[in-house]
Amino acid sequence: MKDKTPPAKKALPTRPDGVVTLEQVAEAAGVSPSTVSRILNGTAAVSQAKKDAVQAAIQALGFRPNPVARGLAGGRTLSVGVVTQIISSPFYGEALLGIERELEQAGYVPLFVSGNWHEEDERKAIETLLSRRVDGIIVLAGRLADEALLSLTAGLPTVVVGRQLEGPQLYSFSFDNRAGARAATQHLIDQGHRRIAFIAGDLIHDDAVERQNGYLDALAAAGIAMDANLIVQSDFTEAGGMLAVSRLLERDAHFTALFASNDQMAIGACLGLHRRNLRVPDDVSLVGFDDLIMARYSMPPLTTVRQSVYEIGSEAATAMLGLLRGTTPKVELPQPELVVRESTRRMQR
Amino acid sequence: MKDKTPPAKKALPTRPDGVVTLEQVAEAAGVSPSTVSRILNGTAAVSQAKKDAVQAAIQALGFRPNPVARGLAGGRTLSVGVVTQIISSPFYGEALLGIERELEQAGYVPLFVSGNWHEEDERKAIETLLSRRVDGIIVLAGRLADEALLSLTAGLPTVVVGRQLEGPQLYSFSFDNRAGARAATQHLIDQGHRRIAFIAGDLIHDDAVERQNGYLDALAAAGIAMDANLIVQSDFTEAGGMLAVSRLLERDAHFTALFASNDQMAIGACLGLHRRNLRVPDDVSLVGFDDLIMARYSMPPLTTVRQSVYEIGSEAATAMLGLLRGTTPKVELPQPELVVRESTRRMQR
DNA sequence: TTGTACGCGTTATCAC
DNA sequence: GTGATAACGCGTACAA
Repeated sequence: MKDKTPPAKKALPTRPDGVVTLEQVAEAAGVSPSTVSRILNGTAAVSQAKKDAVQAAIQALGFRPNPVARGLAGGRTLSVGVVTQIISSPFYGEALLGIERELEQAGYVPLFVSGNWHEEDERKAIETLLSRRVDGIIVLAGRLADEALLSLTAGLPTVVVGRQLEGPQLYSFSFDNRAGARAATQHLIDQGHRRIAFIAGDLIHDDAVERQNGYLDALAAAGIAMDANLIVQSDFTEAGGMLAVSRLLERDAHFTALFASNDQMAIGACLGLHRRNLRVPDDVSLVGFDDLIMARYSMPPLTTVRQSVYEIGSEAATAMLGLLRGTTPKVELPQPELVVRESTRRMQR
Repeated sequence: MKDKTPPAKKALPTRPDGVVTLEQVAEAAGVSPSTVSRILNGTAAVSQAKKDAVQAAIQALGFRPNPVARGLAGGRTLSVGVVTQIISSPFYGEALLGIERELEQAGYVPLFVSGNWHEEDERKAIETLLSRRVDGIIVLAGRLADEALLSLTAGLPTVVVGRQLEGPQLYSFSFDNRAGARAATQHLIDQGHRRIAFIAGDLIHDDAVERQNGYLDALAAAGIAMDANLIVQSDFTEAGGMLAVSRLLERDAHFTALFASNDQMAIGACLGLHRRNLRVPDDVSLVGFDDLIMARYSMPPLTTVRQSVYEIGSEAATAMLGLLRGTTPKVELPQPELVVRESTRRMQR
């Protein structure tokens, strides 16, 4: 026997901070906490009468389950981690919006962490997510080696975008970058261009490689010899695009058209050309990739390959929700589509 | 007496998923869990010998404290909520990056939720954060009424950016939008412009109002009568800026210069002008506000008012860390600075 | 179908 | 200084 007064029937006083617990709901509804939990999670069948009583109590008390406690109890945290590279990038921004909107509808919250295009940062980011007990992880591109990624996320539902990977509880999908790049290059060829320069992205990424392959495909199909002097590698940023143009021009590589692997580099390239008194599209036709909002509002409006980044995000989230439900996701991304605007024109003799 | 075999000394087997708990660390170091906790949090003095032993065990086992459990135990979750409006906006993106970087150094993780410029969404966003037991909330602008915000976040450390608010555990700061707008307008006046149109942002926001005030200030100081026909209200987006130009032109409002309340609207306006065969800066001088990356790479490069959005984010995070530590934050934002590029020029004839 | 009892990993409150 | 012990709020075997 203890000497202190043992609380015979804990009173469950309303907490000062207004937080309502499941236990209070149970008491108000005249059922046990487990019954409330079962109703909440649909874990087991419950009589309609109690269901109603509990629902009423939940409404009346304004109860909201505590995700932290759920997480600890071994259940889910209703949060999914999202490994992005740079959260401030216009590209990722749109994807994150798609992810957020989609997850929200299912009651999940995204946890965004940045990999900064850096392998070690990315590993730490994922470890952070793991320690936060996320229910799943969405990885957008990234630099982490396949094996490292697989072993880190082993057992956890994972969606990888922009890379082909196989694994249990793992779903990956990509946009058809190669076809898109082919279409972009083909468009320039159709306009009569033969000297078509190319700004590649960071070739560590499949995306960048595939876009370069698409460019080469189109050249080959048109019987145009590839000229290494016309290809320059960069880093997917505006500054990088501008720099790439400088390098191209310093090589005295003559070209009448330029295909940049993404819109940001295209925008940078446009400024770079302007600095050398080269006009778009009068002197150089320019094509980008992604169709970010900035492409629509650049001067001149940029011809580019449309890939709905927002949709990629929402599809990734949908796939994740599928994995979480135990169903096998199947993402059907729309085919790449060339959007012709005002940065390209027929070659003037 | 129970009939089942009572585990006399729970064996603490290594868990299959490789997760190491504080309890295991304690056992390995030959101390009690409480002691480990104390060392981790610096809650109380511990002998150097045990400190060393525990540190060694932590290293050896690769222990990482579980933030979820910490959160439940009434401690902190080491997460701070961030209420943004649209996560995909280039403006917010840069701020979020600043917040993320700063928080990360202190071991905190940001939880981003979007308010979508919608009062009800914003309220729900904050409630989501509360239920996630965040240690504090950073609010970037937003539409929620002051009182609603105050009562929702009562007691929780809160940092509000872009609004002046008073409250316990509450810190707010703003950029000097008025001075910035004044400088922008003054620049146009200095260039000889007299008919200066203005695109306002959504006047629900202090930011937008203050920028308009700065515009009016400068006009008044120069003895230029304000012409309501030259002012049009919009929504801070590219599309809105483009639309605003149409409205301005339909009014037959003649102007030689245009000041848009933010860079995004300026970029949209630029395209709108282009569509009407008006050249920047030859026919119309254009000034934006924010100095986003897009301003540097627009065509022509945009004259704008520099406010380091990244810095605003990191300062907000620093202020939050201060509140969390119990110190009173004091944010000193740099003064607004006009960045003259190529979208403005002296008025011709 | 429903309730009891315990555990999740940590911190806080006591005693020693 | 240090170690038991009791929460924290919920999920879930297990028993009824």
